[in-house]
Amino acid sequence: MREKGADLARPTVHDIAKEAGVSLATVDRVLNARPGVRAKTIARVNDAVSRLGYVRDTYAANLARQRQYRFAFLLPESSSQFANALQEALQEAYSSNVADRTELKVIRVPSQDPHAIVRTLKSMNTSRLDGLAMMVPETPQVRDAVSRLKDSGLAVVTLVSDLPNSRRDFFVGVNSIAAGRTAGLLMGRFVRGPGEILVVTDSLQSRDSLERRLGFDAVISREFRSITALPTLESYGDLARLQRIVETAVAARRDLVGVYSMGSGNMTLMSALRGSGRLGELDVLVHELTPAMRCALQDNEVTAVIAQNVGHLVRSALRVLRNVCDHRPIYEAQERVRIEVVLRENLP
Amino acid sequence: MREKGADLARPTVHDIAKEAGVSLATVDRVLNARPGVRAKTIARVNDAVSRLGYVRDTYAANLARQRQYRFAFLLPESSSQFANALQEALQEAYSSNVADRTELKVIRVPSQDPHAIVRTLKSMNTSRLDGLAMMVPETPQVRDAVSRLKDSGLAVVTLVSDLPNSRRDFFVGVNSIAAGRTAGLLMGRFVRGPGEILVVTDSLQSRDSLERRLGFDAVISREFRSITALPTLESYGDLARLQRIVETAVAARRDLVGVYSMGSGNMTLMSALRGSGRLGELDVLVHELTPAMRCALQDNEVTAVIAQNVGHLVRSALRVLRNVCDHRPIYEAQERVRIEVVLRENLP
DNA sequence: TTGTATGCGTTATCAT
DNA sequence: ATGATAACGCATACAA
Repeated sequence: MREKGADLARPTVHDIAKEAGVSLATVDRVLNARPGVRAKTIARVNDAVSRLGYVRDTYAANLARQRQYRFAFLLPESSSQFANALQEALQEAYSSNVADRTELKVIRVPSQDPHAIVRTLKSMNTSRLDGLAMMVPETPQVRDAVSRLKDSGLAVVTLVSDLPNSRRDFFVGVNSIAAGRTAGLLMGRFVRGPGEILVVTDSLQSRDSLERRLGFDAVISREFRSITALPTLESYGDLARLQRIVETAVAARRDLVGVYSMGSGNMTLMSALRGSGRLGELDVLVHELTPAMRCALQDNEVTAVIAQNVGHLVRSALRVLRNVCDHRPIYEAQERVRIEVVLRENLP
Repeated sequence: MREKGADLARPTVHDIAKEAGVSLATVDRVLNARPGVRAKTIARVNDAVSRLGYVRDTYAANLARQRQYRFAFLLPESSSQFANALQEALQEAYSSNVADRTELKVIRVPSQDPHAIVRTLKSMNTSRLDGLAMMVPETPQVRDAVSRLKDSGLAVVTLVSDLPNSRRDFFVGVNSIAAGRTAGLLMGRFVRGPGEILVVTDSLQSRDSLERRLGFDAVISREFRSITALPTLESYGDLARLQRIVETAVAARRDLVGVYSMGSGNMTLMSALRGSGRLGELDVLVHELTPAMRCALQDNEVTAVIAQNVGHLVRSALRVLRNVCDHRPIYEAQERVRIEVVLRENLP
């Protein structure tokens, strides 16, 4: 990895200064694009930089700069197993990253309540914050609130669920259409014989669910003609309702071969399916690897889980927030979060 | 993530010194378990540490220490697409890690030739090296060579393929039995109707292949009685031979429903299958997501790829090497590499 | 057994 | 427009 013939030790700002025949301060000014340097001197320094192959030591830089990143994560209220996993991952990233000079704060909000979300966003003390990562449903009010946060200079990334027409700096999460297509392909290949697929979610108002459904249908209708995906059942976040509509649907549909759950509430879904006594004949696909779904996989109750790695999500969000704060570019390729397929045998 | 009521800035060694009423040097001695401090003083310092919640800034420490890790990676010769991907991942980890004070060197050896491997290991200048990560087949001579390297104080990790009874410090890679089981489950669920599965690899002498086969058979024989996994075909690293034996087998077996390739040479395998004209009726499963297999997935020639993330592999290897060098513990959970299932729709 | 002083690579504040 | 110098948090050679 080291250039041929290069000196053993990496060049420092001192080496650059010597090579360019200027002082440390001037090198620093050029390196950090600060004003007050003649074009000619800039060129001399840049020459020295490329000649010696200098790369800045980020950690030393942050040490000297006494930089402190203050980030907040806005997550759905604590009833969500997925959000809990995210928070745990955040805690872990924090402990292994303490040296990264990053202060983290987690805020939980009732995700069903757009008003509460906006209130939280508005009440945020933006002067004590450098960046915000948020996982919230898309509403015009939230988009407006994001706009105000951007006006006050915050770095804003959307997490898991995007706000496409807002002023957020970046989206960290998977492509929901591709995730839905993956589910469609798995379902099509897994189920035996012709039949119907039950599709369930919280609400198709949620862009994620809508896109997953689009991807799912695209693959099923194009490649698996013998199976039919039924119209989406929506629980509207009401677990009792979820239980009821699933029970009704399973009882009514004799040709059911599979169930695709695009949203949350999978513990309730599973208990409804168990109650029907037909779980054994069904292939069940869900999103997000929660503790309950781990068990369901091990018990052969769920065939596959489409997941995104929460560790990657938070690390990516942190990297992006830091880069935005420092006006540095984002390497999109590195921030692309994978769609994971988890089966009983490759459970992490 | 921040304790309630804690001061805004993180405590430093200075704070500890003040709190404990000792000097910086004494704090350092206690923190780094150096000798020459009275038990009573040690206790005082440790008290201050826990009272203030001090955590050392690793980067500042490494900066002061002028620590340079010098690691080498021993990989199979350049004909292997997988090894190339590993080397690229290494290059990337290096560029984004330059500040981690780590020097990297990649050595390619003909993996078929145990003698060449041992020669390379013996010729290594251990005084200019702190650690070695190696991906080589298991032989007694290699195990002995590892023993000598350990004697000379090197940190040694095995990568992808383990040397279980050697003195290596750690193995970074996936559990081959679990990978084989995952393949078995996928194959069993994917193929239609009863039939036979062709199983191919370089050589069952390789522990990985053997274990993959064990896992594969365990799942197939227990859960998918209607399909039969045929005896393993071995290519012995000879692509012409691979082509020949696959062509012969496909021609002879009329009930073939799937092909499971546990080893390398998948481009040749695919061309043999294509030539047979029966690729359309077969489910093909392979290991490792090489460029060729990406295309094969997209063209529906391969159903699924069981992969390990090369980025994770190298980052994990680097973390482990650094920890071993510094006599720090290894967090096994963090170093567990996942078995990834890649389909056409979730190609990264 | 303990303390002082200096340096690591970078940034930033003061002079000049 | 440029340079000298002092931090940042930690380690360490040397002095006491």
